[in-house]
Amino acid sequence: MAISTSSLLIPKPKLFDFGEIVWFLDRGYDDCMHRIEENAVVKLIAVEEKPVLFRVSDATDHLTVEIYHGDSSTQTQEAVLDYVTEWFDLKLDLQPFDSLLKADKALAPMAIHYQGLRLVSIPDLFEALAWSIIGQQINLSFAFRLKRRLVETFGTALTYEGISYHAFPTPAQLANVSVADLLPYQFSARKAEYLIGIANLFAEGKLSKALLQTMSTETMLTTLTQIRGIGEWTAQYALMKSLRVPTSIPYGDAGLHNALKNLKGWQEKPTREQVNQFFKPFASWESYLSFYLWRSLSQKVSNREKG
DNA sequence: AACCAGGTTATGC
DNA sequence: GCATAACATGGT
Repeated sequence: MAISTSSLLIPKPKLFDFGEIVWFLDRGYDDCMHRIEENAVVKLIAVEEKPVLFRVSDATDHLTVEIYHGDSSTQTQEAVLDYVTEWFDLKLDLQPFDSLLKADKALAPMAIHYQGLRLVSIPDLFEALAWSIIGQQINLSFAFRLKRRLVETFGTALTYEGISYHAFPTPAQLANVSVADLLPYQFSARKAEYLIGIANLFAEGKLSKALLQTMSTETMLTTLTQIRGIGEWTAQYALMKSLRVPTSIPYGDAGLHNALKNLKGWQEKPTREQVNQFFKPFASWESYLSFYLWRSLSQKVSNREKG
């Protein structure tokens, strides 16, 4: 029987479309970090090291958040509300970006097709870094498969109404894993080294989101790229997807190159200078533009089969 | 069957 | 400093 699941409301900002966000979270990939339902998403996170399962669904002028599992303290409720607010970037005024898109003939369709799409983030910095390392150099379907194996093997699981949910492994859960432990899951030895090394940095308190948030964007980048396994692309990804730096461009990203080739009709992948030129009118909105360019690589299919 | 995937490091000139 | 190989495997 459904016991008093607390139901919380978050007002929706202007230029916000939950359907676009749900669609992005799904995108035809098999992401084990959440479960997509009809215009709703269910997710397991850790709050103070305890698993909390919640569901976000759409309503006319607000989002409804129900906590399925976890204590009913206001502290937990606020942690979940904060998580959702950051996850979907609910506090941002998207109007300037919308205007910039509409002012560009080639990009204006994005402002219509993706209107209200927010930059969906990965609030947990360790998860963002680990995920981007997993995704280095391999195609996304394989990356999602590797992530699922890692999460299902080492992360915290919770079953609710017969469905299993998984939280991303914490640094502590990965810090003592060995490279050999990850090889059977088809991680390359090097990728396993990177991942375990970064888990240890977090576990030892040498790296944290709070620490990076005290730094300038420039210092964030140099700090991150000094870490083995984190090159420029991974650092920019973390800035964009977790640290919410607005000016991040994932230089060297294959998807970014392809999106620009599609958009501009270029045959060759753009140079760094061409990328900079393209982004120039979008100063302080580079992260959003990058995210929208990635979005443009996935096409909506009209008759999406739904179980 | 090559060649590219939401790259990075190690090595050699 | 810049080019190249190696990495693991899937998709096209």
